Amino acid sequence: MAVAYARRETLHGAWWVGWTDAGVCATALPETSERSFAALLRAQHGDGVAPADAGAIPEAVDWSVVPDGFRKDVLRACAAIPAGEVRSYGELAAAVGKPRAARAVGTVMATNPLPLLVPCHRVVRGDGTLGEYGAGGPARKAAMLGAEGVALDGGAAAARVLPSRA
DNA sequence: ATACCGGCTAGCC
DNA sequence: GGGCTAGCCGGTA
Repeated sequence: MAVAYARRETLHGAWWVGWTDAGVCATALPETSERSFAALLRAQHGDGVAPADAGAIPEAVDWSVVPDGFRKDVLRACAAIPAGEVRSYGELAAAVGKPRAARAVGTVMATNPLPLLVPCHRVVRGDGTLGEYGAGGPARKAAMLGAEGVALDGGAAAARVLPSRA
């Protein structure tokens, strides 16, 4: 299947997006070189990788890039977090039916194949502190959340917007 | 099987 | 609040 890619202008910069007829299958940070992003797509789908018009980027995500199981469940649950809100690792764990798997959720976030599209930056610690961010570190996480309107109090998200604690 | 590692948490000082 | 510690769980070697 042919793979197309383009830079998409977003609130957080011009991220790379790769896709096929099945949907978006990869994303990468703005500072990623075109060369390495294309290489990633080739590794994932083989040859037939070519630049295309950003206007052709599909809405849908190609979830087939993630094998069924805990990982996919967590990623999909994360994808459902609206911009401007945050959830804790534990909440995400509970959302997929494994309330004690917060740690494992962190591992999934750390290996998110679709950063930005699967908004792993919206997942913070239970106490509101931001926690880590693989695709650019905590500073970038803070910047992204700030851009999305999440109130940040010092190094923490002031509100978790949903269930929350007192 | 088994051991170790990590974007975590809850409980205790 | 801060700094432990011991549990936790799914990957991966």
